[in-house]
Formats: sequence, C-alpha cells, structure tokens
Amino acid sequence: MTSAPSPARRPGASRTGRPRSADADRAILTATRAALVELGWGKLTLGDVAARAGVAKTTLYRRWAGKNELVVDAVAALFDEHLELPDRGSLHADVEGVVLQFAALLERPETKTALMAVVAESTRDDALRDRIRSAIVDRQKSLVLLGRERAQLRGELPREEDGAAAARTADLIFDVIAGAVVHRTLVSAEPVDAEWARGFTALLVGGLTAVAVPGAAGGRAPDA
Amino acid sequence: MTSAPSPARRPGASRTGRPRSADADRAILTATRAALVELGWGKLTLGDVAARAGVAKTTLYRRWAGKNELVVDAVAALFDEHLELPDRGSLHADVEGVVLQFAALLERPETKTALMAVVAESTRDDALRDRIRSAIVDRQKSLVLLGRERAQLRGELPREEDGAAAARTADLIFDVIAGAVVHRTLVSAEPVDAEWARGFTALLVGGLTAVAVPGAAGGRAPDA
Amino acid sequence: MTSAPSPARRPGASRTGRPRSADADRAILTATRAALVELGWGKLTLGDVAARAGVAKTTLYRRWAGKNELVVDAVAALFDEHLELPDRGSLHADVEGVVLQFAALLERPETKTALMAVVAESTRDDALRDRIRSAIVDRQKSLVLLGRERAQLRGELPREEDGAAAARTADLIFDVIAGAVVHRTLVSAEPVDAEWARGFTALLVGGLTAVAVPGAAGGRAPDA
Amino acid sequence: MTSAPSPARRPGASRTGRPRSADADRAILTATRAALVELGWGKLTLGDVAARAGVAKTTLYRRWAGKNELVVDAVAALFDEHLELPDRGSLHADVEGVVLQFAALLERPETKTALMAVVAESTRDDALRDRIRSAIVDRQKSLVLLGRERAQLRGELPREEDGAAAARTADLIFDVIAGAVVHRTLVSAEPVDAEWARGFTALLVGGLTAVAVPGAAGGRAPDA
DNA sequence: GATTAAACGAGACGGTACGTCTAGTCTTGAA
DNA sequence: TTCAAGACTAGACGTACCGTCTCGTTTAATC
Repeated sequence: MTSAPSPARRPGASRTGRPRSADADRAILTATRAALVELGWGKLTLGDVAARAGVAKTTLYRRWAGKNELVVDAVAALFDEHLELPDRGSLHADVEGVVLQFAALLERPETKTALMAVVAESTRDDALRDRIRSAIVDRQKSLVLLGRERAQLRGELPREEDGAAAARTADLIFDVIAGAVVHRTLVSAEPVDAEWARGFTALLVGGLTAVAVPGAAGGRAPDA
Repeated sequence: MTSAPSPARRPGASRTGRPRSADADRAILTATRAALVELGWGKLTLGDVAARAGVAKTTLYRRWAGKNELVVDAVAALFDEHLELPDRGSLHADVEGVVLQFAALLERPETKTALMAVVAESTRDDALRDRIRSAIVDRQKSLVLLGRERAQLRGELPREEDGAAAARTADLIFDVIAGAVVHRTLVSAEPVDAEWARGFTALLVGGLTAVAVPGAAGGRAPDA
Repeated sequence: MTSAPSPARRPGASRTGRPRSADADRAILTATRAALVELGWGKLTLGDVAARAGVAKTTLYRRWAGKNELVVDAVAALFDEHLELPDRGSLHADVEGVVLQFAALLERPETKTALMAVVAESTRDDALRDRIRSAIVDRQKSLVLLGRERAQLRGELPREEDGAAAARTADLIFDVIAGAVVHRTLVSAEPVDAEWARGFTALLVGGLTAVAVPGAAGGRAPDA
Repeated sequence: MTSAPSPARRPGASRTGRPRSADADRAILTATRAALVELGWGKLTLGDVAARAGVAKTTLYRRWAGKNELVVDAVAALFDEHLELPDRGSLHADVEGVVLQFAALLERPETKTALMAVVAESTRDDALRDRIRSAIVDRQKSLVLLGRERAQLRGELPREEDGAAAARTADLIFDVIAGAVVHRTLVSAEPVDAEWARGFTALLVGGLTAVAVPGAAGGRAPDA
C-alpha cells in the first residue's frame, strides 16, 4: 500500500524559477525520523533537523508549516510502507495478523514517540487531526474494513443491512483493536507478544461471534 | 476513591526551617488545571501557572521538576476524585458503568489535553512512566479488577486458578476497555455515547463469556 | 580625536547570511548610556537596555559578552569624542587644560558611574582590563604624551635620552594627573573647579621643573 | 591606629532576650574577606558568606543592611590595622613611607577588589559615601595631615595662615598621593615598587617646595 | 546563450519561555 | 529575643528555539 508522495504543498506552483529539490524533501523527512528517535518529540528542533538534512531552515519552512505537519508527514510514510493485509484464510488469523502487524509498527521507536505526540497535539488543532486521520488513521481502518468484508464473504460474520449500523460496528471494532494495541504498547508499556495477540484475538472474535448470533453463540467456534 | 495527597516530593524532609505551604500546593495544582484547559499543553508555561497561582516561579520549581511532573500530579487528582465502581448488579452493567465513567473523565478538557501529552512524553522518560502508572493507570486498573472479582463472585465469570494467567487476563481486559475508550475519544475523536457504550459492552462481555465457556457461549444473554 | 568604531566583535566575520544591523549597534550604545545615567551601574539590566534600544535581548548578547563589555564600549565612545589637546602655548596652560577637560568628562553622570564600576570589575578580569586600557586609558595617556612632547619642544622640559626612563616618567606623570582628578572627583567627591586645577597645576609643574633641574628649579615660574 | 569596633548597629539595644553572638560578627567579617578574595565583588553573595561563616542569612541581615555595608566594614578593619606613620625624620622619607604603605594595602587582593567596588557603588549612594569617608578615606587623610604637620615643624614646609587655604592644600596633597597610588595600582595595574615611589616622592616634594617658595625653589632639595 | 524568477545557504532578527540564581523577608522550632 | 534552617516573593540572568527576514548565490525553464 503506497500513497501519493506527501511532500511540498505549493499552492500556485509556478512554472519558472528554480524548481524545488526533491533531494531536500527526502533528506528532511529522513532527518526528521532520525532526530525523533534520538531526541523524542519534545527536544526535536527544526533547526536541528535542518542541520542534519544539510539544508537551511528556510528551505524547511518553505515546505512545511511547522513541527506538527513535518512530523506527521515523516511518520505517515512508515504507515504507508508497513501496513497490508494478506488473506490468512480465517477471521481469527486475520485479526491476529493485523494486531501483530500494527504492534510491530508501534514498537518502532520513531512511531512510538511520534504517534502519541502528534495525537496529543491534535486535541487542540482540528487541521492537524484531519491530517492525521487521512494520513494515518484511515489507512489502518481500511485494513479492518477489508478483514471484516472477507469474514462476511466467508460467512464468519453476518452482513448488516443497515449501512449506518454497519459503519458504527466497523468503527467500534477498529477502536477496540487499535485502542487495545496502543494502550498495551504505549500506556501499559508491555510488549504485544504472540501470547497477548492470541488472547486478544480470542476475546474479540468470541465477542463478535456472540454478538452476531445472540442466544446461540457461533457456529464456527474459534479454535482457541 | 481517594488516595494519598500528591504534593511535594521532599527527599529528606527536614525537621527545621519554615515548612512548605500547603496552600501553595493547592493553588498551583488548581492553576495548572485551569491553564491547561485554556491554553493546552503546548502553550502552558510554568511562569504563567506560577502567576495564576500567585506564587513565585521558584516555589513551583522547588516542588516539581518540570512541566510533566506538575501536570501528572494536577491531573492525577481528577482521577482520584472521579473514579469509583458501585456494584450495579451484573457484569454487563458494571462494564457499561466503568466505560461511561472513564469516558466522562477523558472528555473533560483538562484530562483530554493532558493525558495524551503526558503519555507521549513518558515514552522517553521511565521515571515519568512510573509516575503515570502509579498515579493514574493503576487507579483505573483497580476498578477493572474489582469488577472482575464481583463477576466471579456472582458466577458470571470463572475463577482462574493460575495466578499469573489471571493477571494476564486482567491486564488484557484493562487494555481493551481503557484502550477502546481512549482511542474512541482521543484518536477517532468521536463521543462515547450510550449507544457506543452498549455496543462495546456487548462485544466485551460476549467475548469474555465465549472465551470462558468455549463451545457453549452465552446462557446469560448480554442485554442487561 | 576619533578612533576606530568600537562595534561588534565578530571573530571570523562571515561573508554570507544576513549582515548585522549597524543601527542596532548605535541604538544599543545610546540606550546603554541613557540607562546608565538613569539607573546607575547596579540597576542597569541588559533586558532593559535591549528594550530601550528596541532590540531583542539576543541581539545584544550576540554582540557583547556581558554588561562589562557593553558598558566599556558605550563609555569609550565618550572618551573618543571629548578628549583632545589643542596647543595652549605653555606646559602650564596645557596641564590645566587637560585637567579641566578630564574632570569635565568624569563629572558626566554616565562616566562617573561607569568608570569606577568597570575598573573595579577589571581587577578580576584580565580581558576586561585590556579592553579598558586600549579603549579608555591609552587615549588619555596619549594626551599626556603629546603635552610632554610639546613642552620638550618649547624647552620647558628636558628631553630624556634613555627611552625606558622616559616611558617611566611619562607613566608617572599620567598616574599623577589622572589619579588626582579621579580621586578628587570620585573618592573625595569634591568638584574640580578652576581653583583646584590651578593649585594642582602649580604643584605638578613645580615638581616637574624641580626634578628636571634639581638644585635650580624654576626659571619659568608656574604662573602662566 | 585602631578605632571603635565597627560591627552591629543596634539602635535600641534591648536588655532582654538572647544576646547576639560576638563570634558571629567575627566569623561573618572574616568570611566576607575570604569570599571577596576568592570570588570578587560581583560574584560575592550574602548567602555564600553566611554559609562560610556557619551562620544563617537572617543573622547576617540582622546586623548589616546589605552587601555594601558589610563589605565596607569588612575592609575598613584592614585600614584600621595597617595604617600608621612613624616619624622617619624628613618630609621626603615620610612621603615615601606613606606611599609604600598605602600601596601595600591596596595590593592585598581583598582591598584591591573591594575598594574600587565600594567606591563605585558610592557614586550613587550618599550614605555609603559617608560611611566610606569616615571608615576609610579620613583615616588615610589623617596620615597626610600628620606628615605635613611634622614637615612644618621641621621647617620643610611653610605654615599657612589662612585656615581654609591650608585645608585646601591638604586636600590637594591627599588627592595627589592617594590618587596616584590608586591609579597606578588599579587602573594602570602596575606595581608600586621602590623606584616608582622614589620618582613620585621626588616629583611631589619638588612641587611642594617649588610652590611654597616660588621663584627660589626649595632650600632642602630632594636627594634624588 | 541570455534572461529571469524562484529556490537555496547562511545567519541575523524580534520574541518568548526556559530553568537558575540572588536579594531580602518571613516562619518555624530550639536555645 | 536570637539563632539555624529553609521556604517565600520578586525579578534579572544568559540560553535555546521559534518563525521571519535579509542577504548574496545557484539553478533550471523560458526566451
């Protein structure tokens, strides 16, 4: 899964003059990730990023409006590269797969540091929240939607008629998966290992099945 | 639920000299919460907090090492005051209760802003993480443990023999509840309303029951 | 008598980047003198100087290392502007002229306040002492040397053959003149009026003549 | 020459309560001199002095109004102890003696640092100037008066009839001696050695004699 | 090939907050 | 009442970054 290259937003891109260096974009984003790992969000300074990238501060500010925007772009690239959902054959396997994949991403030092910081900042900045949503959150959510679709095709989960209700259920599942992994990783600060993933998957799939067929729980019981 | 007063960490609290003013502690924590709501984490300055509290900056720095420590203490007090778990008669009702209560707390502007910021910072600072854990996380987790205990007494959930496994299960449940609420509130930025709480509770209780009695889930249908 | 402009010491003055504003230099030095007169050395704060000059504190610190350096430069400009020695026709008249001129300078509030403070500080800081010497002391001493040269041309004083001895004598005369005026003005805190200048001149010229022609002092009586 | 012990100014010394410790006074003054030598005026802090003296800051403030007063007292004690003028038999020898003695005092690190600093401060503070005058300056001046008196008794200098004129002459001589030594020591930062003292004495005595008997300089020519 | 408009590096600029320091005062309990 | 201890208010210190602004210098697309 790879999306449009995030760099430079040039509203009225002119035709003449020296074009912006693509090298600079790359160098800046790479330097941002490196600095993030070394220093953390709080001590990350744009002057330092520019110096690492071998670029003047003005060049950096010509392309990004500030720290938040820059870091979101730098981190979003990682989410682009590392999220995908091959069909593992069952709802159970797919859930476990997505949990482990998401956890692996969150345990990288640059994402661990950056994600929470950017999200924290987004509680005060609607534009930033939208940016995070489209660059990061929605990419994760699409995996959950895809997995659910497959489970419905396989008959593991019923297909909901009401579109709005279906969307609400999808959101709920997404919040549960992403939330549990984030909380385990960043707040509880414990690793998401195979055992935890197995337990979580059993709980979630059990819940989904129980809710889907209330009173007569699951034809296909999870193989726990 | 009310715990020890968080104030002043004085390593070798001496017997002589003028004692620290308890008024100052109160004024500073109150001012911190107010400033947090008005300005948000990023624009919160300790000089401003001191001015609001009618206190010199040095007095503030004598008691807290920095912004993080101060804000954790200021916010932790809210968690002390606003978390409790009356027995609502069933696992289902207890889960729904704890979800709504936790969400209400997280939707207060001061906690919303502060919690993520502090957690973000804690990814780089072990001392801060421990502080958060003991001041905030553990208080929430104790509610989950209490609810589970009650459910086991009622016979809604089996009592696990293996202590370590029991602890792991408790951690899992806690990460799922807290994570889902946090993610819904702060990342998805959608309200935790009665409908969402109902859906989440059904999913979680369904999962717990299915996992606990695999192959014959249910009995007590999750409709409160 | 006007020497090189004292401004900014930029070790390896670079060719690139935005050049330093010359206006800022002027504004800062002017503001420093004004603040010195109003507040005195002890209450002079660099933040206040910066504010008066309409300049950021950082701009000030970029150019001067601290209070001492700044004030020396600010005051040195006055010594540049106000010291000169027109030929008054006789040793006697020249001495009286230089005494009155130096006293007038020392009685200006900004010099009175600053000179002693800076000199006091210089007892602990060799770099500062060198700075004072080249910016202030040497300018005064050159007047004394000039006056002596003229007196020798006129035949009022003998020309010393031994260069080292001549230099020692010049230093001695300088210490006597400058020391007496400084002590009268700043320690005894009495005015250097025409009468005092006349008495001092008689004493000094008498001494010089007596020493130069021991046993037969005078010839030219010291009554101008 | 030893004067009243300068310490503690207790306006209405009370009869009851714990008496003030005399040890404390001594310890504070000694600590002040030590700190002055080590740190210089600018970095001398009263907190540090109190700590060195093994005394609480309050004790210090109970006895002296501030830094200036304390340092003047601490230094004045040295002037008490080290100034005296034995009769050396001639004006010439007496001048040389007083010059060397005063120079020796000024070259002690604690006086060198303190005297200028206190004098500098006194340009803004009349009370401080009076204090310096009575504690330091007048003690020096009395030596000059004494030496002049002796010279008049010996017939080396004429006795002036006009009291006011006599006082003016005495002041002038004092400013020349003290000023030259101070300027040589602190501004020119050169040592007052035997050679300099000889040259200065010749100049001054020559001047005094020439002025006293204008047109027929000195019966007793200096033996330079 | 000359022109030209924008990007570039360097670094100074006005600001703001930082966390530390010192001055001088006040409050405690013990002597 | 003084003492040691140490908390208190007030405010300057010098530093670090922020984001903007000049400079003089490339650099490609257009003429």
